[in-house]
Amino acid sequence: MARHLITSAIPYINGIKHLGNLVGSQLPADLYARYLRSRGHEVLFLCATDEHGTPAELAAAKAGKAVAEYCAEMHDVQARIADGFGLSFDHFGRSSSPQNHRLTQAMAGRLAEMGLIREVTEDQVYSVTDGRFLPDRYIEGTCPNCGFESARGDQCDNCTKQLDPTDLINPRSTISGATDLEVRTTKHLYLRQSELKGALADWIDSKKDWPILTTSIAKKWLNDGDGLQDRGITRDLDWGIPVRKGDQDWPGMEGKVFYVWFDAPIEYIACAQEWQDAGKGADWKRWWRTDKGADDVRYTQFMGKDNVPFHTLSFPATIMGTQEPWKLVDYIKSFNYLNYDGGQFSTSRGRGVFMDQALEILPSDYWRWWLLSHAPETSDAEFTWDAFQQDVNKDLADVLGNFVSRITKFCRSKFGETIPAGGTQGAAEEALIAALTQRLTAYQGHMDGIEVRKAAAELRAIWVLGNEYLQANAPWTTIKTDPDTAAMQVRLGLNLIRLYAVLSAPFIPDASKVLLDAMQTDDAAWPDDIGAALTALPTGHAFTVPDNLFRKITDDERAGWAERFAGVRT
RNA sequence: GGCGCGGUAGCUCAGUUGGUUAGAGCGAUCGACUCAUAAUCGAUAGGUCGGGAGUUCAAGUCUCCCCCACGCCA
Repeated sequence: MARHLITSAIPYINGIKHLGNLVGSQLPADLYARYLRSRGHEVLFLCATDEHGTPAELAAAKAGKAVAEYCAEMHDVQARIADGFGLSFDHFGRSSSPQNHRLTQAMAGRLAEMGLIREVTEDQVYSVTDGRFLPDRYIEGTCPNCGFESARGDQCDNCTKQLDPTDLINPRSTISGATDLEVRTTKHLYLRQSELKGALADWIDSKKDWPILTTSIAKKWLNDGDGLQDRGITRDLDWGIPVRKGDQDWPGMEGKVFYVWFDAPIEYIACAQEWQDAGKGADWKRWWRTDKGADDVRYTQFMGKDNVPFHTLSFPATIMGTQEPWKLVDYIKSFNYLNYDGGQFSTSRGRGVFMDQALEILPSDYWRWWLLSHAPETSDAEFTWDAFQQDVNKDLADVLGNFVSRITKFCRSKFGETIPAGGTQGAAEEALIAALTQRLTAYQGHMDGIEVRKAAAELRAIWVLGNEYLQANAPWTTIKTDPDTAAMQVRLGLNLIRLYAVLSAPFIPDASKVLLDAMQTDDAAWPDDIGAALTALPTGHAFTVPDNLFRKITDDERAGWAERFAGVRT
């Protein structure tokens, strides 16, 4: 038994995430966490909401709420939806938690002690009306080069010329439209990542088994141009973690907060404190401090490819820079994007399916199965309603659901709702057990290696073995001449249902529970020995015939959903 | 424009350090079965592995050039 710390990239607070976000981090992380728990390992699976920064402030303003209130509400919304998808976080924290405030300030203070923070004075555009400094993308004006009227502060989208906000003619705030902008001098803290470039490069180079997507992105940022750049870790905002040096004031930094990308990954650690403080566990340092027992912890992070630079460089730089014994990540599993029907998911255009909508139209297992079995591991993947309908109907309803249906109903009609007695296993059963054993080994190998699609394919093949067995041995024929053998075949089939419930639980936990309930057992132990596992339900054990495990998606439904989620064309 | 991940059967994808007739699932066609959610099981068809050149006894797998799609950056 090993100890596994697992974190999913923390979703931003300003709205409900779409299926692409889900399959890019939270869902595969949950799959892995559930699998490892089933195998008997000790798991701490953490996720949180990422709550700071300008977008949160703007979203709150748009909703007419105070930021703190807005974030609290949205956190609850996201937590509820995550629960709906069966995401089995040990704790779903908040980057705005007091624990994260203290830890972020402590880390910044420590980095300053280590000489890794420098102060930089710079000019930034300030909006008097908005009462805030404006990041480049919140400034628009007329391009001095081509006359395009909606050029952004950093670049003209029309002629692609690179701009400074001060170049713009008639600059205005995109937040309020205000034109009373002025340039003000402000001071910020920079993390001297460039000092840590060598250590980071060595560390990345030592990770030979990481996905190529992960290391190639890290190396690009490490080596491109002038190499890894120092990064500003503070902002002139109200909402965020106040800049302090540990528990001391930071002279000259009054009224400023840490940049969201500095405090967000630190929440991975703070979240463990929240977990303990919420009474869900004890001794959080045992998971995070190598001097307090975390040496034998294997830490795996899950994220979309857009998050890779922060997890391979910025956050490790923070941790290494402290020279304190914090746990560094052991394995980063990164994902490409899921596209929606030939394009991108789009929040602003309402294009694609969002997590709350998905749960409105179908149970979570449908989504879990399809998304995981098509996880964008090697390249971007594509969601289409045709494929979704076809795959889900075939895999879940026809292959697995119908297997359960045919064997339970056959047993009920011939033997009643108890495991029938009689008969002995022979060559066919021996062959089935051998095939199952081989596939189980492959399945475990793929799950251990977090090869999500391959694991799904192997699990499906395990389901198919059940149908093959029934088809080849035809208890409905056997019973006419040899009722004892038919009883043995049915007994085996019913035990297969329990086995499938156990093996499938990481992918489709709800269906798995329905199956265990129907078999009237709570024996969900992962099988060491397939032959033994197929005798777990003994002769005479009562069961019930469950309702159809998965109903099929109809053509009308598919067509309706395709239209409903197509979004506004522009 | 620079960089990155890709471009393998109609569709979604596997293809280890280059090595026998390039694989799987779905879809299609045919057949078997009739316990079951018009389900299942089997068989068959289908690919000059984006294009070209090269290295090699041997290349989907290495090298170079080009094309296409997507993404990131400036």
